Amino acid sequence: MGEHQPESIDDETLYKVSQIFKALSEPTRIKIMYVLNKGEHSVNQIAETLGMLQSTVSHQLRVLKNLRLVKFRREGTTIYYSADDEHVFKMMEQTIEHARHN
Amino acid sequence: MGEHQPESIDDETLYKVSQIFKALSEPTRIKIMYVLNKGEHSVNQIAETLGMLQSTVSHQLRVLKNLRLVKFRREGTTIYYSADDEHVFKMMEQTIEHARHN
DNA sequence: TCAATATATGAACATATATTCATGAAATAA
DNA sequence: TTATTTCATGAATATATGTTCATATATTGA
Repeated sequence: MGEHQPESIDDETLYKVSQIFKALSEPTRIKIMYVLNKGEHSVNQIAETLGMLQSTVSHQLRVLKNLRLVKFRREGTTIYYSADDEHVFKMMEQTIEHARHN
Repeated sequence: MGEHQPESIDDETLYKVSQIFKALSEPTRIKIMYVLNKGEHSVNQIAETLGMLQSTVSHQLRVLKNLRLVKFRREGTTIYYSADDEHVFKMMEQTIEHARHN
């Protein structure tokens, strides 16, 4: 809090930041995050809600999972995903507000 | 402020949001924004600072310009670019902080 | 007009990735 | 074990885009 911007950004941080933005740069993944922000959903539930193939959702969930933007728990053969990071969603909301008013 | 998340996100907003995130998903463009946040820079100044070709910077500035993330003014044959949106940079800082602590 | 400087742009190439289809893997129940 | 359900994964294809090179455009000054 209250920190000033460093003169330069180290390569590792730069890469991480770019990856997070990239993860949120595809409508499919934004939609998935939007669904998950309402609460836990299984892969099939997400696919049904969004009218997408199970495979498509699973592939994209992997991207979000690798960046720890979503977490999951297993219950039998079903896997429930949920948002792992409130902070990231606040960032999304900010951007959504920005997009709506521009 | 204080608004709740809408049930769904309209396609136009969704597209805009994805475009903004996409613009910030490339290290080159993040670096450019990082330089511009320190103040006005010409295209050549940015290229020299970052050790990139003028053409590369110009191409990427066009992307940022189209999304109104940067603004510019002409002075003779020189064009000075600067960040157009403090809001977006705050979002970047949030993400940078997030990336640093994860 | 002509030269010099700064920036923009078009084409080409290489690379990245989203989606689909087919199939594999894991857990459960009979 | 076998069948069923749910999810993950690999291959293939199409598409998008970042960078480079060459060149065009715009402004200024002589």
